[in-house]
Amino acid sequence: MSESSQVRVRFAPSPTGFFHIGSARTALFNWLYARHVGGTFVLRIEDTDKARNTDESLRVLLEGMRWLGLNWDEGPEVGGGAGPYFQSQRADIYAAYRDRLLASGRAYEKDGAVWFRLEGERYTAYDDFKKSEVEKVRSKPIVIEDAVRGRVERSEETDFVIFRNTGDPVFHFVNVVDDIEMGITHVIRGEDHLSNTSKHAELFQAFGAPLPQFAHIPLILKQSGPGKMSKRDQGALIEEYAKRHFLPEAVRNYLCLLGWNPKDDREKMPIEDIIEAFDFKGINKGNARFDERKLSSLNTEYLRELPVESFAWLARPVLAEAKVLDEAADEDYLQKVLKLCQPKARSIEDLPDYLAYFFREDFTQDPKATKKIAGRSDFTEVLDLLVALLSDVEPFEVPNLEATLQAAADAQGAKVFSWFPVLRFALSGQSGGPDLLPMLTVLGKDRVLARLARSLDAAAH
RNA sequence: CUCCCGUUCGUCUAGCCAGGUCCAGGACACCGGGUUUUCAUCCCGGCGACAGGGGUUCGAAUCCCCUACGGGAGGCCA
Repeated sequence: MSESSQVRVRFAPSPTGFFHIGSARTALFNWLYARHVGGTFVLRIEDTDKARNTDESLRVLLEGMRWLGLNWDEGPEVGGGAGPYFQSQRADIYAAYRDRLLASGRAYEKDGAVWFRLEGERYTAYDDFKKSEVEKVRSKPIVIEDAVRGRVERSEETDFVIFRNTGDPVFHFVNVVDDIEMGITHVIRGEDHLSNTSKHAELFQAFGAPLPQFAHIPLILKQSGPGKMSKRDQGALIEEYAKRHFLPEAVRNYLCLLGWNPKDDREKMPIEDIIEAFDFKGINKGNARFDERKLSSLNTEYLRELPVESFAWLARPVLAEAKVLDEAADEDYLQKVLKLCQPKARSIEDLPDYLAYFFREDFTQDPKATKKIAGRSDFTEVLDLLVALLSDVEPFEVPNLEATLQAAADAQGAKVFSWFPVLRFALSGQSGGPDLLPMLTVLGKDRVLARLARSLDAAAH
């Protein structure tokens, strides 16, 4: 058997119809830790809010998890010995736990709801937040040894509801009951739950259950402006990155680096290496601001090193969808274009714009390039020259092209590089792009000469 | 209002626990130079931070205290 441990962690999302980037990272950190120690990663669905569309919401969630490669050992669709893994199916478990508290006097009914009873001296005081007199309790402080933050001490000071008057249990209660029932040993979650932990610890203690190891990870803040990222923020949802054809490995790698790092300056890392290096010591305390530019940069790196076949496999449907490719597109030609463009491409999402001119004659001309290049006084002169030179190149291959152009330039004491922008612009409408000479051979002699002629024609009018 | 957590370049961060090797290192972005016959490639360089104040110490980014700022929580939401 391979190494395994008794460690059990869980990711317990509430299906909302979105897979938020912060949730995704919480899932990721749990998964990483489980894989690092050879433990068990449980996926538990907190679907207690019946109002939400659970089928569709669950699908979004599971798809997002799979897209990021976060496989779970127990949970929906895979089962496990601690199920059911949907809170909506665990009502009798919650009722049994509630009754235990009722029986032991640690819970009582009031206003149709069930309240947890804190232990300690009671007094009433005006609460400036609730704007009313409140019964408070001098309870024994709860001390948590958080794996990320160290010792954190806090006390609950008011009894709290564990079952609503509707008969439904509340989050804090089901969360703790499920963690006990499912044998969760490590609770890795966002720092927004740190203050709730005293409440959870009270419940664990009331049930005579040992506290799990807590690890509160920093939050992800908006790219700009105050506060944590919310669903409404640009770039806050995992499904956006899938739709925009980011590579999941890149997104996952970037997420790993938000709040964790291996301390040795490695950034782009295979997931196996991250799993190996991942531990609580590497997790930061401070919140992190999401930066799409850095994500993009990582994504580009991953893109560049993809086998050309994979790159093509990813690119093809995107180009088809953008109508860059028509049904008559030649497969062999497409492969050549993609092979040429992959080393320079920044993203799959921008690929249609980047290489449309390979497939369409009605390509657009970049305004800046037009001004800079087509506005040159020698523009038509150079075009004339290029038509004359390139017409005679046979075969139309890089060495010949290079030799012909260089010879002509030498003969008239000109610089070859001064012609290149003109040539590229006439062929693509751009000032930049893939390597020019190979680009000529991919486009082919006929297409090249035709575009030069057309450009010349346009310049004459 | 109360409590909890945090604070190193614009951003992600290393260094802090075990004070000196840090006039603070890396990455993204930005700027400049070079290479490349072109380029959104590649290489080199630059810009740029220890929140502020006290203290401890021969010496503090590192330890202690205070302040400021940021974040979170305080629901019969999760």
